[in-house]
Amino acid sequence: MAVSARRGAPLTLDEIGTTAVRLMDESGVDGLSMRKLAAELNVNPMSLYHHVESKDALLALVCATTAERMHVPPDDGAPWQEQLMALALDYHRHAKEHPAIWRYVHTHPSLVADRRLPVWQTLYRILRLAGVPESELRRTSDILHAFVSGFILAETEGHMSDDPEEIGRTFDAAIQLIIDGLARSTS
Amino acid sequence: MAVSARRGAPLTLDEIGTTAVRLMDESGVDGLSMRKLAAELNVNPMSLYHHVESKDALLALVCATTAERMHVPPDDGAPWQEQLMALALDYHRHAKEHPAIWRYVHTHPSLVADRRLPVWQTLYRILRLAGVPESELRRTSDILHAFVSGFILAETEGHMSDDPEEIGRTFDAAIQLIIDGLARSTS
DNA sequence: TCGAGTAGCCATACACCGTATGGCTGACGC
DNA sequence: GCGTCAGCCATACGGTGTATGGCTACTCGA
Repeated sequence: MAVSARRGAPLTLDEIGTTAVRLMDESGVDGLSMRKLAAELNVNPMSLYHHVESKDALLALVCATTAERMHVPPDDGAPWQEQLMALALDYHRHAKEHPAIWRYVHTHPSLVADRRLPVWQTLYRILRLAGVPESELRRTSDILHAFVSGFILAETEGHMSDDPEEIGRTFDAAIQLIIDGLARSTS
Repeated sequence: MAVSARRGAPLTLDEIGTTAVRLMDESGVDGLSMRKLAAELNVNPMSLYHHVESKDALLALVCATTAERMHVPPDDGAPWQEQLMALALDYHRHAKEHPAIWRYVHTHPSLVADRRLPVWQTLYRILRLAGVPESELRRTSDILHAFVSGFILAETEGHMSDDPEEIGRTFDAAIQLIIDGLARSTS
């Protein structure tokens, strides 16, 4: 099996993914290159290609696992407005913890297109609760996600206020606006 | 003045900007490199740096001029809901004409932060018409822009439907949702 | 026990990128 | 006539993703 000369153990996909996430968290998209990642793992750059097809595939892996691990609020029986707000806040928090990764996700939304992801499942549940008909679920969820995407992008890019509290208020106002719009169009 | 050996006339910023826009329109962000741009202009790559400080500056120039040239609907006295929809549609159309550029804009929103741009001026006017108080103009406009950003990003990334008409309907639905939300929160 | 196959790793090389550095040329003001 | 300087360019550096091909050490069938 020819384990790396510079390491005891063989590489694993998991280790690659975890390190890639760390690099992106630490120093942004530019902080993640095949060469830097390899250096971090004490391995030759080309060794990575035995576990990952390309850099795009690596990034897809990173995004998918990050999306999968996101915490989503459980169904606590609260009104849909509150649950939607809670989900949005969880999403927002998670995005702020991994800004570079979510920045990439938001510019490549098809990477989280998988409707079986917890986020989508939860969103669907809440939208059903809000009275959105089955045929409109896909569209409505796309709209909501597009919105939150845009917001977080603008925020991580520094286009919003400098004051985190102010940003929080704006986010609340935004979600509230969406909720109001939803309430009107489903009533 | 040492005009280029391979060209008759000296370079102009305008020519650089125009060609850069064309390259991005034709072949995306990757289609625009300092070297390709120079080749297109029959010039040495380093010559560009006498007109533009860096590639980032070049992209900022491209985005700014594109944003400035966007068509915005005139004040026709219609209700604010109609005017807002018209503005959104203009924005959407413009974005579809220059997908790569707007993709870049939406991932670097501070590039169009200048509130004197026609888009912002028009948006402010419409929001005032809708009864948004002066102190909320900045926040509300940020929210709207964030939303449209996210939508267009998702669309150009292929995350939405394949059918352009369906996308159009979704966009309408989205703006309508925003309008409903606005109407409720300002009444 | 031996040979083939193969998973894992790596060295080298290629084409591309942005741009720092420094030098050439020719127009201009004095 | 001469200095200054805008405009242009050749070269080079360090970075990128990845194609190619070869090495090693393990597993497995005979």
